[in-house]
Amino acid sequence: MSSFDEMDAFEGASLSARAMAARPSRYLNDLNPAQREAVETLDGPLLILAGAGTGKTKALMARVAHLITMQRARHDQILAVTFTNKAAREMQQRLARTPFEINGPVRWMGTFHSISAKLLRRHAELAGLKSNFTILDTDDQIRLLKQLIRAANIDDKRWPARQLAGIIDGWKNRALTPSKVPAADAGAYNQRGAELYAQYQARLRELNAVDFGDLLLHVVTIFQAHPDVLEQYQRWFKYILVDEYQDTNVAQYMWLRLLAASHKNICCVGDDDQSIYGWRGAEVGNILRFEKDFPGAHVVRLEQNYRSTPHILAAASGVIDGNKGRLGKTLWTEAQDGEKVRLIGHWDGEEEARWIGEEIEAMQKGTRGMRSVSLDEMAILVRASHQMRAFEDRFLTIGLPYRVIGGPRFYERLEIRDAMAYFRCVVSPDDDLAFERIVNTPKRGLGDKAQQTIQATARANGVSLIDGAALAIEQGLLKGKGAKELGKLVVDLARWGRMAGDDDLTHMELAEIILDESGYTGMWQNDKTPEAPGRLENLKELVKALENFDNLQGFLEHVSLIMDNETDDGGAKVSIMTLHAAKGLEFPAVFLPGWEDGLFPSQRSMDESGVKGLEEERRLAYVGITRAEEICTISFAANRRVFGQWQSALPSRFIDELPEEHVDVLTPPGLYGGGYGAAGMGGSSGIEQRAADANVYNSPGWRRLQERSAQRPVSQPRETRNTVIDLQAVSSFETGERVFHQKFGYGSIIGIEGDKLEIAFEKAGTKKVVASYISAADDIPF
DNA sequence: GATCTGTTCGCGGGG
DNA sequence: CGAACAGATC
Repeated sequence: MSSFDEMDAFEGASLSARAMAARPSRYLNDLNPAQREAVETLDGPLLILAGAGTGKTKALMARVAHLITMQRARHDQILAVTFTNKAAREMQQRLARTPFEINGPVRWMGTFHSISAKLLRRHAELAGLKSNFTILDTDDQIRLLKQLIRAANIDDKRWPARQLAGIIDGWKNRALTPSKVPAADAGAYNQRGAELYAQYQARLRELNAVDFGDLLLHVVTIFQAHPDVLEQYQRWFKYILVDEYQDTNVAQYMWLRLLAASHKNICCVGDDDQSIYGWRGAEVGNILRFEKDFPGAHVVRLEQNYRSTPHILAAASGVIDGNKGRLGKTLWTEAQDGEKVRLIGHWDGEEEARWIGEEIEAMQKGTRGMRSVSLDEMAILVRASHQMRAFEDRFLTIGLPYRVIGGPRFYERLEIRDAMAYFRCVVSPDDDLAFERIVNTPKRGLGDKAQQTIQATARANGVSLIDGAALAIEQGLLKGKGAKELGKLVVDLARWGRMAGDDDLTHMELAEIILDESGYTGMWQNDKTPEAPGRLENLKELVKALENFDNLQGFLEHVSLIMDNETDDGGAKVSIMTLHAAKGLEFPAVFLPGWEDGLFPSQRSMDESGVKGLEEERRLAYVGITRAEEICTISFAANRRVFGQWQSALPSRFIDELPEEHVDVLTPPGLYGGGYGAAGMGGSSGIEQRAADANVYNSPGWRRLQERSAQRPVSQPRETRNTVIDLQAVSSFETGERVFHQKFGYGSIIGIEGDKLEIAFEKAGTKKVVASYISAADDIPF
């Protein structure tokens, strides 16, 4: 195995003198006793139960340093697995900052998926694949399933492809290949789930492609079927570290057990209270079972919290106490005082966003009676990504800089996906899905009929679509302009493929050649729509992004596994993200909006998984609160737009679980029944009692609210208020005026219709936008 | 074969 | 309300 030669080359290398000279004390000194125990217990199975904010990553990094210093393993013999890319990146950065010379990169540090991809490329043939296989994303997966579903004569309206994808993912998470699907699951997807799963796997193999689940599944299957391969890795990875162990699913668990089976030098860090990925197959049981699976396992508890104030910690504990069957940890802190968790109710989601926007500005200015807080130190954590929109809209209006983490991603844009489909066709010619995507983009005069002919020819000859297309032309099945254009495309793809091996050509140049010669760039240049310039801009960015990679293939792999866009102009911004994405992060000030029953806890979660689902939602609440260092603000709205329709909701049941003595209710009692925050809120929520507490009137929040009320009377009906605002917005603009829009840039007004302005933007073309998004050009809100 | 228009359905989270 | 899709129309 040539891949192993590379590894073996390291076998003889000795540790550098510098690494040997490093003294452990440098990184052990500032650890507390529990952390130190976690670091110094090097051999055998170790479970670190690390509560939120207890210095888990710090301990893990010290452990890596210690393993290397004590010469138990070299930097590249340590396998460090995380769950998310963010966690992996964080570790890499922390390790780089560790005051310790590690003598080389910890190469095997990454997510389960990225490490699996690396392993699978080395042994692809054992899974019936070629090493240049494509990693399909969810979109591709659904499209492929849809094709199979239609071929099987199933009505994909009644039995959506998404549903089947979910079922198959579930099986893969449990490490079940098609032949191992249990009889109990036979009824899945109208009795035909297992059958379609088998077809899907066969089709993936034909396409030389894998989906995310396959990355894990294939590796586990290979390890099971080829003990010799497994043994090589067991010997190579002398020590295994696993972060967020509570989130591992069955497949990942098997993956780890196989690798750790011989030496059992496995160290898992986790917190059962932060298990929030049950929906994708994570088994809290894995962490609860650790001591059984690895007899003689050492367990260390990290319980001293260095992150949050006592009030925040107490509030989080109060909520999580509602869960049964916890391993149980008692977080404590030496920190004193601090502000209570703040709670406020709003009339609707827009009001909530407006209030949070104002709060953020106040905190930034330091008018909150404390130091001024930078935008970088604030975050808004939502349950579902669609909640982000209200904040984006509001922040665009008031010109508050924000960044969305894990939101609509660069690599999911149409033009980027198209461009990457071209690259995929060049790198792996069997990738039919990519070919389908680009065969008639730009338009080559190949409609449904022509594409069906290509499909049929390919299938009849058992070849890929590209080869099928070539055959169809040869056999004269296609005629005219379409045939000519298609012939050119096929020849070009092959030619670009050869150029990929050309050393005189960088892959950036190749990418540009592909996009230009295919006519893809030209297509957007000729496009008159206002989006076109932006898309060309994005394509340029794409090519620029290639610089960081050795070749197109490496880039494609990165994209399919990472998919996030880290371009940032460096200015301070408020972060907006989901609660799931926030795990592992911390912020001085955290806002937790949308605490309404049905939204959070999510109705769907409770319907699907009952008490288990509710407990997972509760852990999510716990994760949310414990992200906060100094100020945690929870809010809820009585009314919210769902699918364009107004719906009212009760405050979240989790709000009742917040211990009263650690909460500061900002909603003034006088407003109850006044139509401001009362509608739809149950009297049993406990809010009223708390609000009636006399000290509420003296709280900073209450005073602030009074001040605000003076500026804008809260008793005024909402409709009136809105009308006033809209009129102000409209009346302040005139035709011909030069204005600015956060997204579209500068432009001038060419028409006014009610609250909508028609504006000719200098860069983005003519658009109709709502007046509230616009500011006068000389009044840019920054 | 491309483009336009109307209809439907959905928004839980990530690799 | 918006995206995705299907069918109708050019």
